Amino acid sequence: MLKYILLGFLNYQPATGYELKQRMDSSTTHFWHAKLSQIYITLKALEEDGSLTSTLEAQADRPDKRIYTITPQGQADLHQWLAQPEMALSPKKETLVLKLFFSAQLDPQAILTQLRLQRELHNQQLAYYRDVSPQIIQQAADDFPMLAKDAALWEATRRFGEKYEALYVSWLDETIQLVEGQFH
Amino acid sequence: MLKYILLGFLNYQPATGYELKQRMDSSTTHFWHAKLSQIYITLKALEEDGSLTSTLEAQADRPDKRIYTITPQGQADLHQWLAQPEMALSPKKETLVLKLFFSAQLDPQAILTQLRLQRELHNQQLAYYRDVSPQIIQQAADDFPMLAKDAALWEATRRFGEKYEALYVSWLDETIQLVEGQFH
DNA sequence: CGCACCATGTAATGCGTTACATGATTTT
DNA sequence: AAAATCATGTAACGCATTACATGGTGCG
Repeated sequence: MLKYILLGFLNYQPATGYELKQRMDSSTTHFWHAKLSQIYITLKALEEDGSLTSTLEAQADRPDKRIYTITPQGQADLHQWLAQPEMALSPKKETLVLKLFFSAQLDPQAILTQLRLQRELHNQQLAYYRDVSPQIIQQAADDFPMLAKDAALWEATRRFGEKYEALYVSWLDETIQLVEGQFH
Repeated sequence: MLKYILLGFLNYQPATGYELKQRMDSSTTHFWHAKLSQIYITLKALEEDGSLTSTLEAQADRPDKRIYTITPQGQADLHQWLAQPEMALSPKKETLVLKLFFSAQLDPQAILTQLRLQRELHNQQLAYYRDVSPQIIQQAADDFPMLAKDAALWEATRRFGEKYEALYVSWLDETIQLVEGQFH
């Protein structure tokens, strides 16, 4: 899957692994993330099977850069993946919900500590989607007017994140009340 | 993580790998899932490090069963994990949202096919949380009155699922409208 | 003086999936 | 007659994480 994210970004313009990581961190990271080491490995594999080419650019002060460019084959791969409908739900892995499921014998105070901490984290994430993400998207749309359609879709993914975090916070509030109620 | 789910279920009562898979499929599967093969591997590892013990039970008609029982050490491991607060957000991996992010150059009809199919899937899942899950939880609570507190937490995780799927469907509706609007 | 940033990679390990292998009983 | 259920496991592969390894520049 990481494969297609890299192709997706490189379909806009050539970039290094390091830059790709930065772009991911400021956009897709909330619905798909990766470590730098894995990015380098995947880029190498993509070059081997002909989806990318790379050139080394020497730099005076800084370490050399390896700049990757998408090939027509890479573009075809990307397009094929994008057009192929997802036939299943994305499997979820939600650690907090899982823990709660098995927490009946845990001290209610310990459960509440869990829930309140996560409430704080999700609230921060919600603020990020509300206050930071829109600026990033707006900036890109302003800088590159030809990306208007792209920006509209990025905005749709941002709204997904915002709704999701708002839901999470409201569910935590309701669940905190439930557990608090078990004292009385 | 699978490790703790198995310990969590075995903390109620001994069971075979096959039974654990069934329990997972009728409860945690929507926020944590696993394949049978991986369950067998993990059970073996848990026995090796002393969290579980197992006995082989011969059966006349059916294949032999290996029944796992949690040890005090396993209970301690489980408790320690449950009590340890989650300091980070669970990383999300949402393929559909990811695809949408990169779909600007895709034929709008292809995007809509994606979105409508997923709407159908999430709507089914929503119906499951509304109509099927409550019965499973109610059944367990009726059969074992001492699990009242457990059932209250299971119900909380069910509500999370229901809210999540409702959100997903409503986001898809709004996103379908957005993409449809791009024709005019 | 230490930390963050730039920039790339390898090695070891862990976790998960898919495919393979077996085989009787029960349901459709 | 075919498919599902019961029941366990191994082997190969893929993907991801963590730790290791290097080293210069710029900022506080």
